[in-house]
Amino acid sequence: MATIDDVARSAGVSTSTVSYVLSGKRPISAPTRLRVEKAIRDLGYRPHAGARALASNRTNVIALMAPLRVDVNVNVIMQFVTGVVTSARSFDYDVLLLTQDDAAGLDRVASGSMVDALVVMDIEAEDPRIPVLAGLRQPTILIGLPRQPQGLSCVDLDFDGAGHLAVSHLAGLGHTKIGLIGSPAAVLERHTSYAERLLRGFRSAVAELDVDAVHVSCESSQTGAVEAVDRLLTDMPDVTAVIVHNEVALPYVVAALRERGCSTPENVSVLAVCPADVADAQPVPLTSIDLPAHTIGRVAVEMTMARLDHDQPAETRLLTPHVVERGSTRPPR
Amino acid sequence: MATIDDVARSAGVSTSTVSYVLSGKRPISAPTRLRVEKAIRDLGYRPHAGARALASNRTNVIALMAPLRVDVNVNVIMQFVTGVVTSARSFDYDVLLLTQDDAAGLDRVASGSMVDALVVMDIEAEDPRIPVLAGLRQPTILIGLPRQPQGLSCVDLDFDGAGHLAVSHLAGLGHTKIGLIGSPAAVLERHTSYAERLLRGFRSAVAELDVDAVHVSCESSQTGAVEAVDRLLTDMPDVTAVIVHNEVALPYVVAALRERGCSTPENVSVLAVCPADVADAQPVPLTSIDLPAHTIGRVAVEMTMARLDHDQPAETRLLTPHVVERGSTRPPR
DNA sequence: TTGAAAGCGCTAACAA
DNA sequence: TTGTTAGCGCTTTCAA
Repeated sequence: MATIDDVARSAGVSTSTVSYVLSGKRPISAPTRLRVEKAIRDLGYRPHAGARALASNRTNVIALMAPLRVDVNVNVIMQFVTGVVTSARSFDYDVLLLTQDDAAGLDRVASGSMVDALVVMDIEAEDPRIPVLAGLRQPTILIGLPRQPQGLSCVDLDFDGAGHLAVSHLAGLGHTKIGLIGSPAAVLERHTSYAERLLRGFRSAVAELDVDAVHVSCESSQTGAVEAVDRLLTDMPDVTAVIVHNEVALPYVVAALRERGCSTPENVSVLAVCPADVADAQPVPLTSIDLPAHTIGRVAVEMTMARLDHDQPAETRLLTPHVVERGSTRPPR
Repeated sequence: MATIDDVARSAGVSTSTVSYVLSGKRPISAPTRLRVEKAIRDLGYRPHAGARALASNRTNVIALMAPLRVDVNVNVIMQFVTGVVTSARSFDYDVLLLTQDDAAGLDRVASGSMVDALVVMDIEAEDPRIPVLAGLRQPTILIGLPRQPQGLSCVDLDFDGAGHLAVSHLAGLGHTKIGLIGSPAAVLERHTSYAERLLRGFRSAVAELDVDAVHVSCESSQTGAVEAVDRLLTDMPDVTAVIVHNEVALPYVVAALRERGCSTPENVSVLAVCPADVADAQPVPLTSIDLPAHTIGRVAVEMTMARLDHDQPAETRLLTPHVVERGSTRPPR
């Protein structure tokens, strides 16, 4: 392994000149730069990450804590993760992957100076990781919205607004009997931020617009979807519109509705809250409030970089939800 | 941030003693150890990862290159990734996540001494990354099997054997008209290791056991599944058993077969090649050759550690496939 | 059983 | 525009 001194010797300059050529932190004359760049190429030189981190207090690595449990919505998580990783790379950052069952890991990698910042997914209303994160010297960006952000940055879809928008879109079409097939009971019980907020927005719109509404939780499986549909139809046999906020169950919900005489969109309108590609790939394309997972991941990284490079203060960014029409919602018959 | 010198001062010992208490690389008297440990606790000391890497040439990080494209089988990938991450943690290692479209990343993180070893998924027969990996000073473990491992370690399910076993299991039940609904055409076209090997094992068993067989590729979507089933039934209207090696399409294949009068298992036996939980969660539980993704991830890390700690030579480990009976295969009527 | 001290390979302040 | 050099915080050899 060639070192910076080897490069300096080979180019006939000092080590600091090599360092500055690499970092661009001071002007270098063209001929010098060219000699150094040639030496770097010739020797196949790569800076030693550890040495760099030690001297500069920068690792160019961010930690990403993702819930890799298989029960949650793998597809959506993957989109967040790719959003974070590809965006991080565009800033010349790498990503260290932590999993949910490794909460101590956040402190470990931060205190051990392995990372410059942390991005944490799957935030709960009273998330126990938040006090830990608030005490770290590295900035943290939460994907989700806790009750008390405690000075941490947050980014997410405005799920409150999405719940509200979903109801008002359907009410605007004339629906007055609206069902919500939502997250699994366990997700709601641990007060997962997005699930709770969507439900809140749903309820507030229901109260405001004076429509009839029923909410049922739904396990992320075919069986769960069928059960949820049955519960919904029992509670509200004359339902004319259904909001589905459960990507895994989505196709099974639509199928179960159809089998019970509620074809979409003829008899029952369906409005999904899920990533665009999922809504689009259904047998019947579904009108949806798109969940821009990839974008959220990217924005999280951009906020990270803003805090690192311009020590911009923490902020909360909630992306505005939009209804994307794909033909699965229409006025009730 | 407390440093090792702060700890040493606070405990009244030298820095080397603190270092040795931490690493256990030389015996320390009980009283000294206790004083040091107390100082560490009191100061909340954490070794600086970069300094450690610089001095010891060890980062305790492995790189994991995973295909995070959404078109591939997200669920299976997730199981590999969790297997790798949780297993790595048990060896006190962290995981740096690289994505497929960042092939230069392997060289970058290895040459920059960011990682001690690399685990690479989604290997193709003539994978262009292999010469790069073979030239690195860090050991690499491939999940998959290239034509020429070039001295790299490999681990995977024995897909050749799985293809063979699938056919012989069905032939053993009396089937002589067997279909294979496999990977997407694109996956086969880029000679992805597992897809190609399963197909090879399938064909060799077909030749050997003298049964009639048809293979159709299958896109990973509902539409793709329906098309694949239609192609299969056109080519072989009297098919009595179907092997499905496409986890995403699996539920839609079974549904499409049923809609065409080929209910499982009454009229058509179905044998899946997929993770156990997927086979189990189908509306009709499916007999399968389980794809132990989590285990393969774990084994990959174990092989990594064996090479790092005992510089054991490279080897190829192919896990033996087994048929797990769940009732979806039976003799033809 | 412990300590002293020489690096590991870089960055950046200071100097020219 | 470039060079000199003092660290950054560890590990490990050598010495006691």
